[in-house]
Amino acid sequence: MDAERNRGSLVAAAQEVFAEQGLEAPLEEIAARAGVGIATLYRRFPTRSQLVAAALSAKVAKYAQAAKQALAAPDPWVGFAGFVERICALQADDRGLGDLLSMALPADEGVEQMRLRANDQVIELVERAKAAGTLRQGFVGEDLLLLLIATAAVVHVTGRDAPDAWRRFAALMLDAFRGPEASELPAPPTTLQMARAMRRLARERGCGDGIG
Amino acid sequence: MDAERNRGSLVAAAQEVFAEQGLEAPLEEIAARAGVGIATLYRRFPTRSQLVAAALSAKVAKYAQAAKQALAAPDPWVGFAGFVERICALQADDRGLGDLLSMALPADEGVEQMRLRANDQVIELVERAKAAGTLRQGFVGEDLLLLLIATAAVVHVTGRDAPDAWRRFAALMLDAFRGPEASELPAPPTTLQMARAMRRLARERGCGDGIG
DNA sequence: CAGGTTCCGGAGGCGACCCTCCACATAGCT
DNA sequence: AGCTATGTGGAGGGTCGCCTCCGGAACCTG
Repeated sequence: MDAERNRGSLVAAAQEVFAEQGLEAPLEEIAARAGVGIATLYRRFPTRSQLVAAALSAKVAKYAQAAKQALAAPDPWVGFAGFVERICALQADDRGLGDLLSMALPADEGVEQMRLRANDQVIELVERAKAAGTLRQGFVGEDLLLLLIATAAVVHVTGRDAPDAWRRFAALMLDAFRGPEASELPAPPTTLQMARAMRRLARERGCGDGIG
Repeated sequence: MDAERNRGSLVAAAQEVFAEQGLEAPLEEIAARAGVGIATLYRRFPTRSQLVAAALSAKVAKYAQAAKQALAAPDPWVGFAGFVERICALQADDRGLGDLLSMALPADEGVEQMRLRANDQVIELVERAKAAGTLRQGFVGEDLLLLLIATAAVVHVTGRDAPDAWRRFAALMLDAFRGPEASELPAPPTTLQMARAMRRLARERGCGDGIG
């Protein structure tokens, strides 16, 4: 019964390859690295999304857990800042996760729900820090998405040559988030707009089957 | 003598297409939009870099000019902030320029020199604002590169659905840059590291002939 | 060993993009 | 009109990644 073992190798290979190259890595490389024919990959995971889900659900779980853990911190700002730093770090050592969180993704329903559930906790985290006055009042959840998008890009560009550049970038962003406001901000994108952008990107990247 | 006219149409088409799709747009589309055969494009511009240079040198000049103009502002912070907002705006309405400035680029020597000369002025701008105390002391020129990279990504992802998201993002970054320091920052990437990252990316994107 | 089930791997068709090569047009010159 | 300069478009070969199809291996089960 190689079937199970093959599935396992495929997921392991996919984790490696996605982490190194992002979610658009050639599937043939994953199959090769798993020591398996391309057909087997397609049999086990008919769509790229499914493979992505299998390979990254653990990482997304870590993301969700980071939110939960941040809520447990007694100091709202410490919790928030720790969360920001943690998710940037997660993105930084897995380019696939970076793609997923910053929406250059083919998402799978299960994983997506996990992310949404985590989001509720993130919102709570944000509101708590705002109430404490340590997070600027104008802050909204979408700003975190902007951060994720930006960090993914910074990691992507500087990753190999300046592997710590993202730390500085994240620290800068954190200063920008810290209250009280230094200046008034333009309106944030709406949740709907971000959702639309997400769907569109997923569609553009080929790989038809998105969410719902 | 169609030669001249064709060259002109090609540059015009390239400006359009690069602005819409970024520097990796298919050359065949540019040729088609110019109403010209693909061979003509290759005859006029043997490498992608040359076409990019012809199409974007005007925009890069605007970038350089923005730096000069910012230096003319009496208030150092106003000059700096205006510059930041200006270059983000330039990136936002030309995805090709975004790619170029954030180094997902095949660069051409002439254009590159223009950018470097502009850079000197940018550094002066930065130093002046730091001396006035309105820009945080830890700021360095490379931080602006991080900003360009990040903004390009934000524009790319949110562009069509939330066309103003970059404004908020840029405003946030500006707050992060404003002095006095809110927190200590990790060390910035070195100029050399950024230069290396740039070369590597250019090479990766195929399109062999880079700078020198 | 025969017959059936399960799983496998790679060949190969497809489409996108790159770039080159070549047969043909045009235009100036004599 | 002939002859060369210059310029043109598009066919076509190469690469790469996607995905499907199919012949065959391995593994029961009797």
